[in-house]
Amino acid sequence: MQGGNAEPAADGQDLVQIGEAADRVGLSLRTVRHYEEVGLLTPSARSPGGFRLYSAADVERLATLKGMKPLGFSLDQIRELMDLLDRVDTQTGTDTTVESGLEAYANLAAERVERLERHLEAARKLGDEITARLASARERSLGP
Amino acid sequence: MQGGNAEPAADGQDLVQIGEAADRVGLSLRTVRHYEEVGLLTPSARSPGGFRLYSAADVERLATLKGMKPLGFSLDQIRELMDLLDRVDTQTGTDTTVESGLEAYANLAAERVERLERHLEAARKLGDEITARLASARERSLGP
DNA sequence: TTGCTCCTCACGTCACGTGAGGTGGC
DNA sequence: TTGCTCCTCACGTCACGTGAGGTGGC
Repeated sequence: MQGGNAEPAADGQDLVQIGEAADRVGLSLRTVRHYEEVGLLTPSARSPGGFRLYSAADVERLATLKGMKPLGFSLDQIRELMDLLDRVDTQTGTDTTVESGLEAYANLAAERVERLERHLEAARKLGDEITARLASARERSLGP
Repeated sequence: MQGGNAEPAADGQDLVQIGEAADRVGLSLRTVRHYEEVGLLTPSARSPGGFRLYSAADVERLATLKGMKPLGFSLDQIRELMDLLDRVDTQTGTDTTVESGLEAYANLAAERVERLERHLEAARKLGDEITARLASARERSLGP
């Protein structure tokens, strides 16, 4: 059987191999490894044989990373944004650098949302036009 | 003066250089040249010195190409789609190959529209979350 | 002659995809 | 031993970006 992917460790942490992790969030193995290459997410552990082992928190972070892709940020930007979010949550007092950084990203996100809205409208029109041109060709071939 | 970019030719065609063409549709020079490299649009003419010259129809086609980008098709797909659209309009009688091809692209476009809708929603949520996390950090630093 | 636009290579970049060749561990 | 999952290179791909070095044409 191969259902034993999850490794209930002595400390109660459930660790999964890369395949399980990638499956759960819907990313390719290559993408998950690439995220590690560029410093977005290093798995919490490795097996004695060198297999990457992901904790539940790791998997959750992967899902967050995947969720950020629609914004169209570069991986560098995503790394910086995740970093700012981590820091703003554990912040004691006021960190102006973090806060103004986050504000900048909030504005960027708003711009991306507007761009997505325009793209969506453009895509709808194009879909409609394809259908329309197809329909009018069919009408023509049927005669008036 | 440099306003003499447009070249009113003897046959009444207005031809513009690549800079004008790119400016009007909002593409980079490199992109316009790249579209030529991959066979999406070859300019109608060249000046004696080798400068690319675009007709009004060329510029219009460039605009159409740009408008297709939000759909997320590959340039190969865009080329095929443009080809099918050209053929369906000049079609005499019924061309099943063209029509079923266009139907396939209409379906693909519909899928892309749905994906864009999901992306838009995800992007909105993320924008909101950034703002929320920032706001709650600011509240915390002000005290209860 | 100056200044701007354009030309053709050709290498770089970003986010991965895709094998090649090999090993882990049930 | 078989079978599946995983490993590390490392080159390929797509849609351009970005110089380098040179020329056109007002």
